[in-house]
Amino acid sequence: MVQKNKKPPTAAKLGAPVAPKRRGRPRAYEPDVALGKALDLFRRDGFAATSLDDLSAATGMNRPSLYGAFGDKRELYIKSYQRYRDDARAAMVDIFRADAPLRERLERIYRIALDIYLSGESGPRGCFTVMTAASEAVSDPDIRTMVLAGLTELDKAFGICFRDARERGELPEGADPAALAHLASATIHTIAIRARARVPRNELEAIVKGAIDVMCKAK
Amino acid sequence: MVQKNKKPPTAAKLGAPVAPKRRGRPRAYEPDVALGKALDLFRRDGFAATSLDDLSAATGMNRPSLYGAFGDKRELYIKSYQRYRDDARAAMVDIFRADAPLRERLERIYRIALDIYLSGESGPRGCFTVMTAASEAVSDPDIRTMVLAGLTELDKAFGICFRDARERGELPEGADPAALAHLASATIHTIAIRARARVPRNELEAIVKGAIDVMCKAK
DNA sequence: ATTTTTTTGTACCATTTCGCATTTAATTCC
DNA sequence: GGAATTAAATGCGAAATGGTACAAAAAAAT
Repeated sequence: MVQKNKKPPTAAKLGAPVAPKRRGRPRAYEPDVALGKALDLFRRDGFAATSLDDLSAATGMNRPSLYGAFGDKRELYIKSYQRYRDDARAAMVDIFRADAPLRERLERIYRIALDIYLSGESGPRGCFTVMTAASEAVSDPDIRTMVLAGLTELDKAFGICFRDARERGELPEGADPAALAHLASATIHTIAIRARARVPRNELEAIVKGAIDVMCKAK
Repeated sequence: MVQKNKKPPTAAKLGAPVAPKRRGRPRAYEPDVALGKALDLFRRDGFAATSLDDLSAATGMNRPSLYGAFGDKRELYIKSYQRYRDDARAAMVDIFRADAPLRERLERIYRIALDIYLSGESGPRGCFTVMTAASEAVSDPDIRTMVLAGLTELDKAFGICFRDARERGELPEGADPAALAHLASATIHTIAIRARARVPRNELEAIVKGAIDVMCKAK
């Protein structure tokens, strides 16, 4: 594989997204939006059911361009999954870090999660990790590693929330932050699955509310 | 489609599995075990990644026989899923009906679930519903119906457990059986996903234990 | 023994799939 | 303007895929 992204050393001054004056024919696509389209497809249909033709059509890139830009199908899948995780993390990290009461933090996290899982014109899209990556995880060690990282990252983020809350007295002394974090993650997982089965948003919200009530009163 | 299973009226006396003296060439396979093999494949690889050749090899039936016995690939997938649900239900129904303390019932249910999810020689197999059926559910209404039925069935079974427990005083009056049932289902879902990522059994058991602790003390 | 019925086994077909080789187009550097 | 560089576009090819037609085989019925 040839080194591609050697950015011209002159342009390294300001982080401005100024045109780097590349040398050959300009690309007819924007890698970021193309990757987004690929992500949508993989998320809806999974790895095996998404063909390169589908990806080509959705991104507007023909197959060789796809190949040149992202590598083979598996690499594209992995990059898509990476992108998904980055987006999801970006959407949640502020809330996890926010200095707000436990209940409010949970409510906001789940609202974001529902937004992610329920969006999509051709039906709710669910969660990439739960829907397709976990399936590939049995046979593909790299994907498995990413899935595991995602799962523990979520557990940890929730764990910090509950630990904070206990320290502030929002939870009883005997509360077990790790166990509650696992339950919070489990609630994420269950709504991802149910969303995929087209359970309507209000029902999912009811499930979330019930879960929050239990978790916030936990002794 | 031609009516196939008209059993000879004479043999209808005893439910004995006596040879029904069918007319033509005898089958070289047993439909039940063949369906079991197909189920294993679909569960491991999903719908799209499982080819008819794979199914043919695993069942020992050649493709035309497969087709004749179970219909096309989608029908075989649905029959496999049906079989999975029947097996899972059979494995749990006694425990759900048992007249035992809440904690014990939960422990037994989760032990069975872990057995189901973690078995399999080529890695843990996870849950058919969570791993592959939920993915197909967006685009296939029949599968979606089955998935929804499975989800609500589990919710209801857990719901009865918690209602019983509250009536017996094992739970505080204020406990919300429906919310707890959703959490119990969520715990099933989260261990199914984690199992697929090869989280070892003892970690899954720890997660289950923490969840049970919270659910059994819920106020 | 012959016919009938049911299943197996072989072979085939049209399509799709992934990947790549080659040519053509657009742009910068000299 | 011409060489160099980068990407797009076309299209090929080998393999795999879902499905089926058709003949051979094995059993019961006559």
